Amino acid sequence: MLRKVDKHSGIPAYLQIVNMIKSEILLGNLQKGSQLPSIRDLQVIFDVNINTVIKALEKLKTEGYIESEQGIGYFIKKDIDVEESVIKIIRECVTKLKNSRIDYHTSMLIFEEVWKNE
Amino acid sequence: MLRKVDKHSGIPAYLQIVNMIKSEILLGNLQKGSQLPSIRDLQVIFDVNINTVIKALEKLKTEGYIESEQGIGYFIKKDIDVEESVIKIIRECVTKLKNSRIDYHTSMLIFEEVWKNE
DNA sequence: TATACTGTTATATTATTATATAACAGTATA
DNA sequence: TATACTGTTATATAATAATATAACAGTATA
Repeated sequence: MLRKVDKHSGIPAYLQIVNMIKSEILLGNLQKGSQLPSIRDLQVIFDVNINTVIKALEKLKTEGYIESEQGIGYFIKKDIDVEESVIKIIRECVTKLKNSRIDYHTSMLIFEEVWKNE
Repeated sequence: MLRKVDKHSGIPAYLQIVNMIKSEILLGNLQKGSQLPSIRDLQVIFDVNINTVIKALEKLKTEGYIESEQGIGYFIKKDIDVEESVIKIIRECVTKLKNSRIDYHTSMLIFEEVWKNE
């Protein structure tokens, strides 16, 4: 689930980290109240500098997704309720798209454009 | 279709421009052989510096989406065939999601995570 | 030919992002 | 208490992204 940042995507690493953790929370893979790996472990997991991890975690804190305790760790604060039906819709869509052998980036581009213009 | 760049999204402006033009081509809104607005017009449309426009257009050139002619303009080179069925799948998904009142960013996060992990 | 469009190239400056590295401070436990 | 984990703060450096601005060069047309 949590994985190396893509350093060639052009998307700032700290944002990739923010998005990865957010979506894990949204999907229920990171549960309310549970503890995240330590900063120094996350540094290895994401393959970035410690400051980049901190920048991402601070942003998630500001947005209310996590909280921290000195000397202990970071914890998932709230799992924003995402209706199971929404996840189901997206799962079905992704399955269909993968069967169409269309690639991820093209799908995302079309998805974005369709969303913003229709 | 072509619109102002979002300067608070964190995504580099030149990449937003690249993606916007790409998806317009993919969706068939920018047709093969047709001419893009001039660099100085695009500068106004996207609300960025001229160098940022040039950076985006150079990238699109490198990737084979457009070509340029000195003193004349930029032209759409090829429209990568996207099956109409794929666009239909995405349109239906977006419609359902909008009816669920889920927001764009959350949808994209879930979409990305589901794609990469299932 | 003169003008007004095109794309192209260049320089300098600022802000953001990411890195390396170090040190400090709170917590738990042998 | 000593140790080894946690988070926190700080400084310096480099790479990237974005800006402002200017000048050069090709094309079309009045």
